[in-house]
Amino acid sequence: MQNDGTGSELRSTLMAELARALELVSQLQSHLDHPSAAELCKSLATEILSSIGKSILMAKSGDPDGELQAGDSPRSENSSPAFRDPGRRDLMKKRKAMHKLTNQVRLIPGVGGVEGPVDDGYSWRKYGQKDILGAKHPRAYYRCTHRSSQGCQATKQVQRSDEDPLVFDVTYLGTHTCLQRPQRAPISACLGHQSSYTLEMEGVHREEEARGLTALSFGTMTVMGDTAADLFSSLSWPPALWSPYQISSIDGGMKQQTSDSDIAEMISRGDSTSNSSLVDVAFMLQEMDFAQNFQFDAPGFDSCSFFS
DNA sequence: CGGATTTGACCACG
DNA sequence: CGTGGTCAAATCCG
Repeated sequence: MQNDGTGSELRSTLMAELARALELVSQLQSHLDHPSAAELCKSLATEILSSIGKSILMAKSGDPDGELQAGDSPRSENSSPAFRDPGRRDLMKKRKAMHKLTNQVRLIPGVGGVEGPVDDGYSWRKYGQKDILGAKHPRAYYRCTHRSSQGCQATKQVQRSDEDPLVFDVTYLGTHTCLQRPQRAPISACLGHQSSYTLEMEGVHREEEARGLTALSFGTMTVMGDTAADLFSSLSWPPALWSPYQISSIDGGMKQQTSDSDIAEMISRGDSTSNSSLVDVAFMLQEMDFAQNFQFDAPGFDSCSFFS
């Protein structure tokens, strides 16, 4: 499958990926308050690396998938019920290689009432529910609402904790490739935006001409390479924006065995010195210089428009 | 009536 | 063969 020439798909995908990176940064920031969250933050940093690396790949190759193998599904028609959907197996295989991000979300009662599962700003459609062995509550399966219309493969699983009814395990698989309308309250997106903005403001010792994403990412990277803990801890986290949810911890199950991890691994050789890897990413971003002709119309980017 | 949810069956995988 | 993930018909809901 080639690009459609317009590059709009690439663009939206790229913006979605970058929005995800911002979201991950905000999560990372929230976890830096916790004293024993070093490993979690490390995992988050790895995920952010991968996300940005994927974005770079997309921007360079012009491929919305980051990397596309020569493996088109052969559309063979088979009437056997087992092969009702020829692309299903490939899809699951692909899904297996997707990004996986597991959060533990605590629901704080009081504000906004106890609305069902976590509202993360995206629109999901439930497509299944399964009783899990050893778990008291069933696991719910959601997929992006725009799956059929835009082919968005994002998926999430929500499972209530065994004992504490206010704790949910939310596992995200894949990234949104759809152009989601910025829902009324994209809390997380807005928040991630603000946090990034704050970071960029804090790290002004870089070139402070804030021209688009490059400067933004640069600020983030610079901060990360420095004394991140001190800097993050000094930031006041607006708890009002997080109500009624608050991420309490993140299970470090984020392992991407996809091709985009090549970049991440290439960059982060010797992960004990993750700082240098971040610097490398910043360097790559500097070379990219793709901020000039970008408009931020991706989900989460215009709701808190500080680029306008 | 159209879209979302429910729910049992189906399927891949270990 | 058990378990987890998905499908899809039935059902619900605005």
